[in-house]
Amino acid sequence: MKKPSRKKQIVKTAASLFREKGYNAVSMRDLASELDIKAASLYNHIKSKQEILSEIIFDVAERFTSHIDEIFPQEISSIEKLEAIIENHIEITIQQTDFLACLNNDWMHLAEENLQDYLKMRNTYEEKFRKILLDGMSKGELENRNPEIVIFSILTTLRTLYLWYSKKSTIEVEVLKKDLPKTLLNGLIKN
Amino acid sequence: MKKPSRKKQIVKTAASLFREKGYNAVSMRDLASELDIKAASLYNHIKSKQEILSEIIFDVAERFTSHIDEIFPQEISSIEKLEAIIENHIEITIQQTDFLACLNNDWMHLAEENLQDYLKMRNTYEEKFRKILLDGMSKGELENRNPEIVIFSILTTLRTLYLWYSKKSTIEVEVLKKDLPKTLLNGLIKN
DNA sequence: AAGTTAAACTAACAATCGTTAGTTTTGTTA
DNA sequence: TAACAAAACTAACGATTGTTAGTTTAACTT
Repeated sequence: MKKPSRKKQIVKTAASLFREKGYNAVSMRDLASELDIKAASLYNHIKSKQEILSEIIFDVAERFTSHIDEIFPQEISSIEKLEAIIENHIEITIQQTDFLACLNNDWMHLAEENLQDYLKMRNTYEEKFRKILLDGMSKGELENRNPEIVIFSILTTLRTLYLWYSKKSTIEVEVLKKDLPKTLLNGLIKN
Repeated sequence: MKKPSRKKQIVKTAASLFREKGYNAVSMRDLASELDIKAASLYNHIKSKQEILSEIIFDVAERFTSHIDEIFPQEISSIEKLEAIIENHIEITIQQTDFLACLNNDWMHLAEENLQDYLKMRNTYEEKFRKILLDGMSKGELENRNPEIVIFSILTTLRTLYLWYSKKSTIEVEVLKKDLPKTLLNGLIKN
């Protein structure tokens, strides 16, 4: 396994700090100090603070996008598609917790062009999710509830999964993968 | 109806800006400019930027706390308790959208003592919510799922309801009040 | 060992930050 | 109208911000 480039180390460390304190509360001196170098030295590797943020966010965003692009056209039930999407969110949550937290909390600090690109990706993702859900409802696989409320409820849980996961990493991943789809899709009240 | 004090105007305006950009991205000059005064003039009404943040957050936090304190000991089913809690979240979301957004996004920027107080309130709230849920499971009113996952899933949806609500304020509140409890409690998949 | 490149350093910049001190304006009450 | 209080103002402070320029050190390559 190759050791990560200095730039990737910087981005990863930044993600951890951004996650803890928020983008604007982390100074370049804070970040440098965490890496035991001086702030000016960072600029041998990165162009700006903004570049660090966009590296973090688009890394995760592109992973979500490419996964739903793969699942979307497959000939499986909409329930199976939703399960695959939920599992993907869990995977990313586990593997890129800090990056995901940054995407959730700091996307609005992307500069103009980056911000527009991100919002476009997010809208496209939600649109595909919506189509899968509506398809399931029209085929009778899913209950006919207000789709916007269901979309919101599921996506917001998945997006903020990292909050819960980082608190209870002791629980086995397998329990999460098994119970979360049930909770989100099968519901709670008996009868 | 009495006109709100200048301090309340300041806090309300701050909440709106904090919500949009985040606490650290809003300067006292930004806030003053929004009120058509100079930054120094703010200090005739408030003690510090930190005080503004704590006013916002504790206003909402105390509302959540006092509601669950009222519901908790009542002799109704746990499902009815959960429904009452969900409805309270919806009410606060509608009435104090910006304040709630600040609580969600900027609580970690509370200074030391304020931060500790807030975290204590949040833990107490979650603990009562957990007890209601476990009570419902042990009495057979609710399915026996992993309680931590269920708690997380419901609370995170309720906490971030403002994200969805502010996008679609056209939909009637009554639809939300009817459909959200169903979605969160009754589940999705048919049969 | 010499040459080259990558990555650290020091020093400093212009801008902005939250906040204070002291003063002037505005609005109300006696 | 005089007195007073509330709320605005100007000016400035020390600290911190992201970033640049120029220089030195460290690590490979030949």
